[in-house]
This record gives sequence, structure tokens and C-alpha cells, in this order.
Amino acid sequence: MGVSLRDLILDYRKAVPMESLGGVAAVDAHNALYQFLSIIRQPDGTPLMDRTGRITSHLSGILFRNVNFLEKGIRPVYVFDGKPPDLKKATIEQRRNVRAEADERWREALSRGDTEEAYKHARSSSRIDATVIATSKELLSLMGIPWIDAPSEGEAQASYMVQKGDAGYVVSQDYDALLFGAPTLVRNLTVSGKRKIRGRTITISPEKIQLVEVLRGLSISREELIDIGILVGTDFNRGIRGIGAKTGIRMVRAGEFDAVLREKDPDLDPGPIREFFQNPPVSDEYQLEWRSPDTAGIERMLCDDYDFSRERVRKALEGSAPKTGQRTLDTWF
DNA sequence: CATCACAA
DNA sequence: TTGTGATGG
Repeated sequence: MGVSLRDLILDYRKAVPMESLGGVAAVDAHNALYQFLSIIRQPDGTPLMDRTGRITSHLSGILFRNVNFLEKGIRPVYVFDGKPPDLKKATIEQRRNVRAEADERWREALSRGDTEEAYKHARSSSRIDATVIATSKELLSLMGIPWIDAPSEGEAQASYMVQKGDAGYVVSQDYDALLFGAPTLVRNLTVSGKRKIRGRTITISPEKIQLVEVLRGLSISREELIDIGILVGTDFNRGIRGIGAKTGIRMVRAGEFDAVLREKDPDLDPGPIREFFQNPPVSDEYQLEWRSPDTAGIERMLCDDYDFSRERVRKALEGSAPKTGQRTLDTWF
């Protein structure tokens, strides 16, 4: 779920218009896919599926979101996770358990007709398996959108690409990219303008977070931000019970990091975690090339194979209303 | 999530 | 026009 630094970052999130986000976006693929799979569901939690029962929620998300990206001048590159570090083992195991539990509760809620409860648990049961990853890559390729396999964590690779200047910002809902040193992180880019929460419609706009502003504003270094992360918990260690972002920064500022760890989690060696955030495995072996979409191929995949409506897919690929002078997807390349 | 049809 | 609810696969 990423590091819980929300309370510290709150003041440094700047709402920005989509138009200011043109350029290359390094998208945390795992994060985006999880969002699609967890949210694109029917009210009882059933995901979109083709006639044979294969899940297609992620394909729907990828198609429509990327069409919108490209129309707004955003050129995405999807960064997939490679081999997870050993440090992540406990988190992976825990997530597996949470998913299994959610799956069970989903079934229970369904059987007693509690739709709302069913939807909630269905979301948490979302699993990104090899098929989801393979089909996502296949569709991205057909759309002419580059994707790369990170050597290790996708967020680390995406952050590195922004540091190098090959991308303008990382797209993720998680704050981990800041610990990995991403100069710029954009959240809510994968969320539409409006969203209903408990009956009320609120407007969600993309928010940009600049690492330098966070560090300057909080008067801390990136190393200290990482230490705060370790106290509140990351994918690589469970946090200290009772320590949130606010307490964490106070302790780090007071130089109490080592003492607190010694007392509350003596078995934890923070060294490898610090090292992983500061120098994660990354690769320069990638090339970013955006091609015009293979519309026939996309139709073949989505309509012939996964039962998407031909009309909807065609319309999406054409761009929306055929206004005069409006460029269609093809003319971006 | 994104789109669409239809209501207000 | 803008908002809401249903549907997509």
C-alpha cells in the first residue's frame, strides 16, 4: 500500500490542470493496474469479464485512460515491477493473506445479498497475476505505448527516469516515489474529474508534488524523509506501532531514530532499507518510442478475443466528438 | 474507471 | 447545459 506519509505531504500537494502535464509520464504500472482492477467493477463487485469469464477490467481502463492521456498531450510509459527485493517478502505474504480473506468475505456478503459490503471486499481481493500483466503489455504495445520491465521495483525505475530527465514525472497514488528520489510525483491522474463518495460528488484534480518543496518546507533531507518512512512503515518493514508521520518527523528531527528503533524494533536493521531507497536497482536499458496505434490489432484483441463492443472501441480510438480542427489520436505522431 | 442516455 | 444513474465485458 505504500508508505503513509500523507499527513506530512498534505501542504505540498498542488492541484494542477491537466494541460500543464503534457510530456512524458512514467506510470507505476502496478499501481495503475491495481486501480483499474479494484474500481472497474459492477455494484456487487463482479469485475468486467468476457464470455468465458476472463477478467477485462484492466483492459478497459488501459484503453480509455490512455486515449485520454494522448489526447491531452501526455505521453505515458508504463513501468512494470521486476523481481521484488527479499526485503518485500513479508509485505507480499501479507497482501496475499489480505486478498484471500477479502475473497472469502466477498463471497459471504454476496450470499447474504449485501451488495455494498460485497463491492468493498471484491475491491480488496483484486489480484495482479501473470495474465493481467501479459494482456496489459499486449494492449499497450498495440496502442503504440512503450512499457518497460524494471529490474526491481517499478516505482524506483520510474523515479530514476524522472531524475534522468527522460520523463517529467512519476504517476502513482503512493508516496514511495518520493523516497526513491523522484523530483516530481503526480497523483490522481488516473482518476476522472468527478467521483461519487457516499452520495456526494467531489471534483478530483491531478495533484503535483515536488520533492524539493517537500524537503525545503519540512526542513529535512531526503535521508531523513526515508527514516520517517521507516518509522511509519514501508513495503520493506512494518512500522513502529503508534508512530505516524507527525510523530515520525518529530523523532527524526530530534535525532531519536536509532534510539526509537533500538527500543521498539530491535531486530530491524534499517541499513538495507535506507540503501534500497537510496540506490535501488534500476536500468538504462530502455527506449521510449510512441507509435500510432494499431487500430485493427486493438479491435482484433479487444473485440474478437475479449468481447468488447466494436462500436465503443472504434469511437474511443477515433477520439471523441469529431470537432473540426480537433486532432485525432493518429495525428499526434 | 469511462462512457452513455436521459433527466433536470 | 450540467448532473445522475446504469452499463460496460
